[in-house]
Amino acid sequence: MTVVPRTTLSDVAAAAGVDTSTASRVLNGDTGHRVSAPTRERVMASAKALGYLPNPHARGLRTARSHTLGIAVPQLENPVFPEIILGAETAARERGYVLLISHSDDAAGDASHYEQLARVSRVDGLLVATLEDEVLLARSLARTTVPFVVLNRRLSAPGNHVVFDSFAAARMATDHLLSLGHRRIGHLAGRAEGYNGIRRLAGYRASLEAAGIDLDPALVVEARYTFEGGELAMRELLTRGHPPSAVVASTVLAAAGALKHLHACGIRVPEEMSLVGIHDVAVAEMLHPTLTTVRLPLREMGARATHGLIDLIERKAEQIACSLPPEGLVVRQSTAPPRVAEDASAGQAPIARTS
Amino acid sequence: MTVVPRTTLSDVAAAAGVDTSTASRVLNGDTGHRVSAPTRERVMASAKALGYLPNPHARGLRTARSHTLGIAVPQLENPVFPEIILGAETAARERGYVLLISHSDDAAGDASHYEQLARVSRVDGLLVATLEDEVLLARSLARTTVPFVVLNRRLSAPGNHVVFDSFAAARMATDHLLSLGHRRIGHLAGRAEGYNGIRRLAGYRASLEAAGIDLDPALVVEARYTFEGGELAMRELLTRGHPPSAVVASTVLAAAGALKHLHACGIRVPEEMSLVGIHDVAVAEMLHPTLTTVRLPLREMGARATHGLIDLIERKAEQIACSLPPEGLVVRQSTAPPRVAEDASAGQAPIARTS
DNA sequence: CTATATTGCGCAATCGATTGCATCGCGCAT
DNA sequence: ATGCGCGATGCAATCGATTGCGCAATATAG
Repeated sequence: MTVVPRTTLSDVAAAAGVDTSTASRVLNGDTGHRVSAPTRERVMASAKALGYLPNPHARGLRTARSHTLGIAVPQLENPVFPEIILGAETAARERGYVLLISHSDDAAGDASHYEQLARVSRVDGLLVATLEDEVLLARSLARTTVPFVVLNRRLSAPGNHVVFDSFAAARMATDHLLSLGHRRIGHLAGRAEGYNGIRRLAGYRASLEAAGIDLDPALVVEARYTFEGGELAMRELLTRGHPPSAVVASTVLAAAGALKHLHACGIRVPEEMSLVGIHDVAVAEMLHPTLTTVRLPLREMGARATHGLIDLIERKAEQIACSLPPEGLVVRQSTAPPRVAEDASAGQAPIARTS
Repeated sequence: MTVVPRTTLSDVAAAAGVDTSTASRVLNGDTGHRVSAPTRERVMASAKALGYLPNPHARGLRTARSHTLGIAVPQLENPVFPEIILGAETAARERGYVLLISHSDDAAGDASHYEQLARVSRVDGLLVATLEDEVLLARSLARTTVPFVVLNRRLSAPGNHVVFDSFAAARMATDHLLSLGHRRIGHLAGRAEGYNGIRRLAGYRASLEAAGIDLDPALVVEARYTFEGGELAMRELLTRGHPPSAVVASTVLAAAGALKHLHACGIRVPEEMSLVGIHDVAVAEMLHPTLTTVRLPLREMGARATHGLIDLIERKAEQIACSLPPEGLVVRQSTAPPRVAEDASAGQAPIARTS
């Protein structure tokens, strides 16, 4: 807590017997400005000897760069976000950046957040994992003065994003159930207007179509991406009569909620109903039965977005847009063939994993 | 993305027809320097009109303050940490600070982390929720030049910390089981040398003693605070023969792991074994059966530590040390009277909550 | 042997805000 | 009138690093 007199660039320069400008150029590997080898080494040596670390404020003032990234997340309590943050933090560190976290409780309308981060805290770029509402999101980002990358969402206007291939994920989940012999498969869908909601529904539908099954609208229920959302949606699904023998939940949290409701109703999983979730987070292992999931590369999403953002900042890239395919199916206990085989068809082998 | 020419203090000063020094003093509410009311208002008005926001780098350079706090967490994937971060982020924002997150994968030895945060990124203070090893922790923090508050851990050397009353928490959990009539109660303990491990064990022991029960060492198993740790510990406990009718797990994650093992062994909860966890996080609701827990004020811990740290930074406080009592017991489905009442004694009423 | 590149390095301005000290004008006491 | 006190404001240094430009010394060319 004692105030240690920090060693500054001029200390280093003095120790090396050069001007601060020379020292600065050496330390920054400034090309275009020639420095003789011996001088360079003297500077390097005294920098190391003195434990020199540049003052980020001074540097930031001069260069208008903070080497700080902001990440805006909704619901930190949803386990997918910590995973994404993990990936982002690691990538940022690799590139010499740090991560400023900003949590927005209210999912929407929190436009000031970005401004706050960008203007008040002077982040060099923004990772945006929040704001379901596309219009609000776009409007809010339009006011932003720094580069940004949107996670798991795509703007209709050209913009930078990293998304999962939600279509493929839902298709993979549904294919798995089909291959087990299920014919009547429900879907706890996301928001009908949401980016992922739309794709997942489409993937589910495509899978059924490929199997020659007509989609029964009664089997699709919209659910929020939360535990409670899954609970409610499953309840709704069951009240509709003629329930499915298997369900694709659009998210692990929703699957957990659905599972809870099934337990409450005394419906056995997987004997009476199979359940697949999308996103493979630790919770899947904790549920009973353990949950079969489609594994999506969460950390990689964080990392890719971060690298992309930094490329944008450092003008090494013009545009970031990528879609990450699911890593595979993790088969656990929550899926099994239907009790009364409705139409047992041969199945493809999923990527198995012991639970 | 267009470079918006930021309005600076001199813009404001010019607009108000005063010197930057005067503008600065007005905007900072500088006492001791008298400014006439009309001038003050002109400055305020033009600051607002121009949307002035101070440049944090310039300010930081001059004042050696960044209004940035660093938080170092291990395992972001443990749901208690997001909760703590949530509390911290909210509190920081309230006080005009932002939160820089730093994740240290390796639980120990990551001493450079703090230095990194403190020196490279120039945080004004550190929230430390990591490093189990007290010696390493102390050594690492000794090198730090900024104030810090340790979360959920106390240093033997005088230092700043915010902890949970782990003794009371474990006692509350054990008392609950006793009140249900259990007499043979196991404990999945934390690390025997760890701060919380010691207190929780003591609380468990005290509860038993108060009930006149001799502690059977065979019923105490050391577990890591993870899902796998709980699984292994429960396995170990069951191999020892004459198993307990109820178990106090030192953490929700360990409880979840224990529960999984019980399922795997076909032991029914709560009929054959009751289970209580410490920390009430969302996962408790997702398990089957839902988990009875002792609720600890996680967000409050984050908030208290943050407010304390800022007080330290702003010299509004000299020392921060507080212990947060558990908020209460959340009774869910995982606890019930033992099947064969071993010694049914009247129980106190716990804080009930419907699940 | 002189004119011209070229290399190696330092001078000084600059980024934007903060702050100690000087200054200026005015009222009031002597 | 002259001087003093004080309220109100401006001047200028400063924080630490970056960077355009200029200047000397050396190497190369003619």
